[in-house]
Amino acid sequence: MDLSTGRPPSLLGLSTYLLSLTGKAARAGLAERLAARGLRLWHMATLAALADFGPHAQRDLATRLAMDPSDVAKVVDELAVAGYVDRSRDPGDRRRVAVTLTDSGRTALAELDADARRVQDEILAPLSREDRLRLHTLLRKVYGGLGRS
Amino acid sequence: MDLSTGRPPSLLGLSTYLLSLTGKAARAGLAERLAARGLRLWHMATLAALADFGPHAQRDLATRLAMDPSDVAKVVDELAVAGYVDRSRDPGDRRRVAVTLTDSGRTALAELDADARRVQDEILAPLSREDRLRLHTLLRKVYGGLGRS
DNA sequence: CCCTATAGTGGGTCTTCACCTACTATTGGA
DNA sequence: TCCAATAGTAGGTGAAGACCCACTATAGGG
Repeated sequence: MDLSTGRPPSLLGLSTYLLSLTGKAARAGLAERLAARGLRLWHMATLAALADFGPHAQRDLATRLAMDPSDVAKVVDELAVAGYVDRSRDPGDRRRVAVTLTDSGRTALAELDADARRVQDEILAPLSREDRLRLHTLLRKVYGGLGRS
Repeated sequence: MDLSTGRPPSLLGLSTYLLSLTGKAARAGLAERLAARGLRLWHMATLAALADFGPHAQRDLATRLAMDPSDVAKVVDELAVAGYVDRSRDPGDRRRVAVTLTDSGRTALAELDADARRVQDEILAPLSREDRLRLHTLLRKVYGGLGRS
């Protein structure tokens, strides 16, 4: 039995299957770097949202990132323990908790971003610079269409 | 707070992140169709391997698909119950079990493949025919480089 | 014939993830 | 002032995936 030929060609002919495999590798690579700092993908997504859009109430973070409010609470709590975000009651509406990125959080995010780009360089190693741009453009288009069935 | 702007741009600038998101959507779409038939991705991968390369011993399936031998046993068992594969002792080496695709299995695989292409049409809806080909080519390259760090 | 290695199998474990529920504190309108 | 709705939180559930160990049956070399 010759196994050198590898995975079934009929699967590799499916773009969805390739997307699934490469996406898994991308996710795993990112997660690994984050895990080295005791974080997960949601932590980075949360920091990025705060950096890009400024302070959020947790509910707004949940809406923006499409995650469960109770999971947001946990993630924010861990980020607060790490000193990456500040939580403070909104004086105007004391139910709300305003989550703000700290300087330390901004620094951490920059490092995470550098990590992510290193992972990207590994995974996209077979592609030329132009190919990487092309892939990015295509993925953006695909991502843009994801919501609507 | 305006949330209409959606996900953090600093994340969407990462191809790895886009790959992770689109890959997840692809996987979820595939899994959903398979689940409607009581199957999972490994079942389809196994059927595809048998269709592409002919009968395998379970160990060889495990090697080819990079999965755990004991998980192969479970998947093959479920496929056998469904009538999609036959198991028979290899007379030359009675430790080995030769797994063969049945006609019914071949038919099922064809249907799964049609399902997969329908999912693909949904996910890649924003792309033109040429874009889809381009994406496929790029993903093939990326996939080809995955093994080596 | 014995001993080691291998194929298959049945049971787990561990982790991650998405989701859900119940509860408290607070708000703002009727 | 009372009540329904909302923000946050603690805790738990269930599915899925990857992995691992113990065991049986068989093979094949010495």
